[in-house]
Amino acid sequence: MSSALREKHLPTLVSVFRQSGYDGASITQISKATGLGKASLYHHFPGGKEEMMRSVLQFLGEALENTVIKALRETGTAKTRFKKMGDALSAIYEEGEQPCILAILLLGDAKETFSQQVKELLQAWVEEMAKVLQESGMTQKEAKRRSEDIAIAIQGSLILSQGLGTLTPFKRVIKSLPEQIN
Amino acid sequence: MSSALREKHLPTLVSVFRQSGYDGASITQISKATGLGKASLYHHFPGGKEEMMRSVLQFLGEALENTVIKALRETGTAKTRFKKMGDALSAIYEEGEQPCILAILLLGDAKETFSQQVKELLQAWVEEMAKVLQESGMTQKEAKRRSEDIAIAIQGSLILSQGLGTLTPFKRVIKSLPEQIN
DNA sequence: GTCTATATTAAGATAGAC
DNA sequence: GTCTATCTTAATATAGAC
Repeated sequence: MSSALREKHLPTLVSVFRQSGYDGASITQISKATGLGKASLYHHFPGGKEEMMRSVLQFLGEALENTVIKALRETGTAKTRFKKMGDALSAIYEEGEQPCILAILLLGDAKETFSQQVKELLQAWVEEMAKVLQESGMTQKEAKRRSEDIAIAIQGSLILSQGLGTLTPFKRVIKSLPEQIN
Repeated sequence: MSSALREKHLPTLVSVFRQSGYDGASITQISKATGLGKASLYHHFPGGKEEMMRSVLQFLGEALENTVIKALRETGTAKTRFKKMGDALSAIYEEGEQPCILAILLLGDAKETFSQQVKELLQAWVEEMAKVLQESGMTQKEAKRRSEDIAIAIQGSLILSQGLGTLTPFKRVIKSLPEQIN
């Protein structure tokens, strides 16, 4: 069960983990960012940082469902639906300025701890894209490959945008999403 | 200057940082992995973990030069040179099992500390690919875009391979490298 | 150049008052 | 539900012997 007060601080947790990573974020830092004392944090999240991240992942799963996957399920052509997915992703990653929490977890010390939850989120997204592509005429195999390629492009463009210090790669990939669907 | 003994332990440092990330790796862990006591580590790397990572990045820069960039500079068609680059990348990332240290740094707490070194390594790679593509007839602009797209695909496929628990994405991207050059 | 021992600081985590 | 105060553990880092 998740109390309202707990929910209230999840966006702050997302922000801290994006800034410092999972291993790099300390309870003290989270305490300052939320304005809650350490003891209060442990009251809401008895499992400490791990439970905080699990809540964040659940929160992100809901955001994924309510924005990205919702966009893919709308009526309209595959092209327009992928266009809307691009808008949703741009909002989540703030035009490429913000990293992906899933990638942060995969490249940190706690990968094993969260591998199942991360895998499920990635799969849900990829499978939803594949559904749309199948509807638009692709074979199952081809739709799977194409949807994975899109996920690859998004994740890779976030890395390159951070690494090169320019948002061009992310923006270009987002823009190309509807263009390459036909 | 870097002593021979220091060099000797760099592959171990790479291994530890890949496994635990930068923030997640502790001096104690590095001590055990290298077989050197903490004080010995500080003797070789007075700057601690930061200096260790700087040495690792220098080491990776040389590896990049000696394998990936070397492949791109060989004689032959663009296609065969990208094929050889793919082989070099497969070796570095062990068919997709190993993460990229640059991505680890970009998604951790020390991104600012290493941003310049990371940027230079990424740029060197992308620019070398762009050179090859320009030679094979592309405009400068198109070559730049295409080479960035390839870097995006490699980085993204590493993330997806880790996240989905299968090396298929990385292997497919590597295989597609020579195919999409024409 | 490596070790043991230790200093110092910060992190995670909890007790108990309000 | 939040706080102050504190405990415990682990991390970074160094001193000094060999």
